[in-house]
Amino acid sequence: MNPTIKDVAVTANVSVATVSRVLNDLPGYSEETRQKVLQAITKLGYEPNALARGLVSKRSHTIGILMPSLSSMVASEILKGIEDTAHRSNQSVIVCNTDNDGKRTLEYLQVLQEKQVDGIIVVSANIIPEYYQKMMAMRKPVILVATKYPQSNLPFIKVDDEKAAYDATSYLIQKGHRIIGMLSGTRTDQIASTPRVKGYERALSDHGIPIRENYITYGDFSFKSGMICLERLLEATPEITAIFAASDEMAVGVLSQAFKMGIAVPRQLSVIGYDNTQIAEMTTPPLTALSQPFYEMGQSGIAMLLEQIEQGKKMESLIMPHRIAERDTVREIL
Amino acid sequence: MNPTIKDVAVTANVSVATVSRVLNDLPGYSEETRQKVLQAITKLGYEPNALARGLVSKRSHTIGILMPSLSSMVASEILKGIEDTAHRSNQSVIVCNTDNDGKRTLEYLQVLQEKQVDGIIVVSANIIPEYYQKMMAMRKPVILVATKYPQSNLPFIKVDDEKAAYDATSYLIQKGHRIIGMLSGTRTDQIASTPRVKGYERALSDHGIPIRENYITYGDFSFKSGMICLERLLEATPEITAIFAASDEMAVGVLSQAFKMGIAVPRQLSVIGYDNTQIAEMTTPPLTALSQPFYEMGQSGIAMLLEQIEQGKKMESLIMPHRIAERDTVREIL
DNA sequence: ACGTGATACGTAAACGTTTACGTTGCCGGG
DNA sequence: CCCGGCAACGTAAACGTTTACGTATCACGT
Repeated sequence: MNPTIKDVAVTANVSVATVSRVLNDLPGYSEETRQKVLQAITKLGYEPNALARGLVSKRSHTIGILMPSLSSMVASEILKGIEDTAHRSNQSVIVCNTDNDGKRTLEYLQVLQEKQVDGIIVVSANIIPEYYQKMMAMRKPVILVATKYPQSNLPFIKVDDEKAAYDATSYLIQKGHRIIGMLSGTRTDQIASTPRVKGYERALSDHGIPIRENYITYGDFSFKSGMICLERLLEATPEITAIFAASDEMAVGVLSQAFKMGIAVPRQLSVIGYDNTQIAEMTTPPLTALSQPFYEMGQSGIAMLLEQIEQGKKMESLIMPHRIAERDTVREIL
Repeated sequence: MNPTIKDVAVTANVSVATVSRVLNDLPGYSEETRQKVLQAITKLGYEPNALARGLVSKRSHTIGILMPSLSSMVASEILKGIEDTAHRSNQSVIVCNTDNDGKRTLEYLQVLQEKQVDGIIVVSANIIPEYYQKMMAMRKPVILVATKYPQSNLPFIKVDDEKAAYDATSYLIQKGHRIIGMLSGTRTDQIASTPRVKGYERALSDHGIPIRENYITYGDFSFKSGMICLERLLEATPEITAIFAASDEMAVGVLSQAFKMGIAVPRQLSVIGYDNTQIAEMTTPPLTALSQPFYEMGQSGIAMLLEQIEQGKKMESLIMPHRIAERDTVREIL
């Protein structure tokens, strides 16, 4: 059995209270006894038990992260930002891969509750009332990253998707494009599809370009769907000169399919992606993409969560800045 | 404050022991009291406190995962395999991104110790004696995934890297290639570099092809280093017709650099990667690669760890099967 | 000399469980 | 009728901390 604080106390010839005091840097002991305690600790190889500690202090120094996917580059990057700053703040993170499954999500919320996490971060998930109610019942701080739940005042951290899509589309327009197709994600996604389509449309009409429904096609953000959507799109409307894809993966799918169809990018077709994950610089040619600051979003997520945990007050949501990472898939036409 | 088992006990008019018994499916109560207890639980919205539970039962139902990187696709895929089966086995996972930093790794081991994790999985990390000693001192089950530590009997799960590299190289040879370059990872990496170089060389000599030192160049597994290495390699030895890269990312770097240099893949240069991550099917042309079963490695890692936790005996290491995922970057020459 | 306040501790309760052990009540066999 | 045994509980200790509260010592001012 591992040595306990009691063992330390007897070998140092003091009480457990005193040991606890030096352990936590509280006042109330002389330098001399501090040394005795420290010696006893190293002699026994004592290490505190976080379970016992958490039981009485009501702080587990652990937070839960709910994400719909672990293997996407977006998720990994956010997770990395979270993990890094969590560690710097002495918090551990429990990852929960919900797989977009309702039952699993609720199970996880239950587990996090039982494990007494100090707070929860929900990453880019589609939140439904059922989750929301459960989270409210838990009475724990919650921060949303790369998603939001407008029916509530849950604080969120994300870019302005509509504005970002507006900027991406405007970028294509500035480069001289007039006939621009869009590859959207899942049609029903209120977070990552609707606003981006809206931004795309607003950019067009702001520049006096008519909106045509059949320039928009819906996939599911994946590489495969990018390939399929391009094929579908070009079949119906071969006249388009540029494409705005709602995710990098779809954009890469466009590149692959274009290659297959013998269409040169960017000479015959310009492409702009969305996310600017690592993959964007690995394609041939390198992908121009709208860039979301995922790592920083994770960072701020933890920072906000900790503030909320310590100060107890609700935080304000945060709109993160986006930018366009210019590479080689968009051509200027005259 | 949340209701405790004691609250449940008084509202159900029984003792805490009885509540605990129905909670844990232990014998010793009538169906009637079971109902009373269950009703009290739902009425109060009671949920057990895992900290208190873990304190006495000495099982936290939590395991720690140490990985040098979170954002690589290899790591994500393994993590996903781990997380999935962990959840199915009622375990939570705490992720620890060591960033290949010694201090950070030791800090994390400390944290995991204090949080009383039931076991630890170390993923594709370079293990040094200092870590090993700390882990031994913790007296907790440890499983190595995608790495090993030959100086110990720590059970590991990985592919046979030398054999895999041998097979990848032989594949190129079978396709008619005789002048084959290799892009290795970090020169000093005993896990992911040395064995792969050895396999490459053995394949050559087994097929009567002389080994030439300047056909091998060393990078660091990254996309960038793949680009640089190809350039360096072709400058010195433009005669090579095929390349075996020690990671997918390097292979993709090769594709990009080849494109830049106007070299057609696979017409002028064949490329085979290593890992077969998601990115392999997204390149143009799609990358032929040696495939490691990452997801399954994560799965088996948890499975072995749990067995070791429950049965207490050391497990046998596991060599996972590899295969070649044939795509379009290797050409048959005559 | 005596109260006063600070410093340096020790004692013990509390956190929310599990579980060894004790105590009923009842039934069946001799 | 009595005793053994079992089912169905209750009691209380234990897990390893933190922390409120009590206490002894000592310096110091009056």
